[in-house]
Amino acid sequence: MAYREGMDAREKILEAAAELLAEAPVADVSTRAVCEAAGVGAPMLYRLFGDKAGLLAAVVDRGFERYLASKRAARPGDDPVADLKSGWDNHMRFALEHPNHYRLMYSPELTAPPAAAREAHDLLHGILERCAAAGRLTVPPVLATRIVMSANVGAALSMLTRPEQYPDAQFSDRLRDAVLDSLTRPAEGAAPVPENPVPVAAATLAARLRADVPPAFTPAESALLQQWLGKLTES
Amino acid sequence: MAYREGMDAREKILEAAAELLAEAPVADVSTRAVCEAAGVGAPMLYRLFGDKAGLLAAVVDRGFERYLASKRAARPGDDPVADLKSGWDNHMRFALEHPNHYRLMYSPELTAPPAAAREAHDLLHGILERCAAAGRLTVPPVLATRIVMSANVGAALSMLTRPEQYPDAQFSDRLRDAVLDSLTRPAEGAAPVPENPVPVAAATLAARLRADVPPAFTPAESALLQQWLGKLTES
DNA sequence: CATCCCTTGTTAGCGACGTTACGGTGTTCT
DNA sequence: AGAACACCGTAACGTCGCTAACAAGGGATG
Repeated sequence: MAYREGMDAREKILEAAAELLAEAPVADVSTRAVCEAAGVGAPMLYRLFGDKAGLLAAVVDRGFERYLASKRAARPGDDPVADLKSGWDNHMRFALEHPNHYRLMYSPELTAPPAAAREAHDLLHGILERCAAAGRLTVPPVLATRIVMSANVGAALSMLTRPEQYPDAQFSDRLRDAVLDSLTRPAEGAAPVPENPVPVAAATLAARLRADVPPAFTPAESALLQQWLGKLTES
Repeated sequence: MAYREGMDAREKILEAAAELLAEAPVADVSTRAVCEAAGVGAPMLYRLFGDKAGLLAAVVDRGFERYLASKRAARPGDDPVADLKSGWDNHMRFALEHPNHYRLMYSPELTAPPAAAREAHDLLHGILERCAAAGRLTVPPVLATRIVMSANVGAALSMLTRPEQYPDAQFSDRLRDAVLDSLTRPAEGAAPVPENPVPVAAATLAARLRADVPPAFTPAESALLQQWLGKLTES
């Protein structure tokens, strides 16, 4: 840890805390461990951050700094609705890559909401303002911000806290499209795409077969049929 | 607290813990306070629940028991999509009325997900199965369950953890409608519901598959699928 | 150069927490 | 009656967040 000699105490502590947080199996970090890892006495930590909550808020803000910087740097494209979509995906990617940071951000251990949460909210609000200016939004931007943000956070937290119930991110894409399609209207001049009716018909038949199983099929046949219908539903 | 004399220790502890949790400003409860409030020694608690996480899981399950019982008792109406809508609203109402119970359910302090979460998931899955059986669903029920549940949890947690950013529940209604409208299709008023819907759905799917053959199937598989669909059509 | 003060760092400790070992008490079986 | 046993409360251990008290540097001021 000799490379830390150059930093000041604040940076050393933040670095050590972020490292411990990233490696911690359960998302909790003790101030004692942070002090030992940073080579700093306990009073130093409390003089700098005042509180354990203050330290955690600072470490969350620092972790989100890079994420928000890249998001801020992403210059708005000509289609703000596309920016919305990629913003959702970036949000999900960051949550999955930094699960402990992300869960800590929405944990009750943080008494005051960290500044990063506020800034992410405002960033999304900015994109939605541009959507509204382009005439693509069907609801006021502040309301749209709450709708999109809460759904996005819900999808991310669900994947992090119940990974066995949310094994893949497919549901996130569907939820994103459902929300964004409902809040936005297509650009003028775009031709509506006809939907492929095969998945709908397959899903309907599969559900009805599950509801009352046909007597003419063996269990193995039913299973294979369900499997095929599932494949058709996702096509 | 003389009225507690009749209960056994397990009930007394759960009652005291629930009371303390409901009154606690921050969603945390100490085992010592629970033991004192219940008039029980600490070893009793650990013999009954094994762990603090076990106690919290038990208290969460108990708190959700009434909620799930009322939800289970609500007999399914004739319109499963309406059940979906009221299920969302009940979810939000419960979260707002019991904020600490709800936040605890999705807190990292609970190592194992409580049984109540699983049951709520399954209950929603059941409603969505009935929607699919009625031909009202556009995606497979398990996927729809994940979409609806994650959005619902996200809306509830957002209101609880950031009340100043989500001052009213208007966004929840819009999010609910966006999600449900995207996942469901309107009932066909012209043809209410055919007597035996399986043959119709099977015939529809068979025709569509003949129109454009799915690329993911071998010719033999397509032939067997068509044969089965024919058998279902004649049933 | 001596003095003061302010920032930094160390030690030790307080109260509260989750958890458990140990010893006493009541009950039951022979 | 006496012994074996299941049960339960007291006290304790180790760790936590946090802080008081004090020692050591280091500029600015006289």
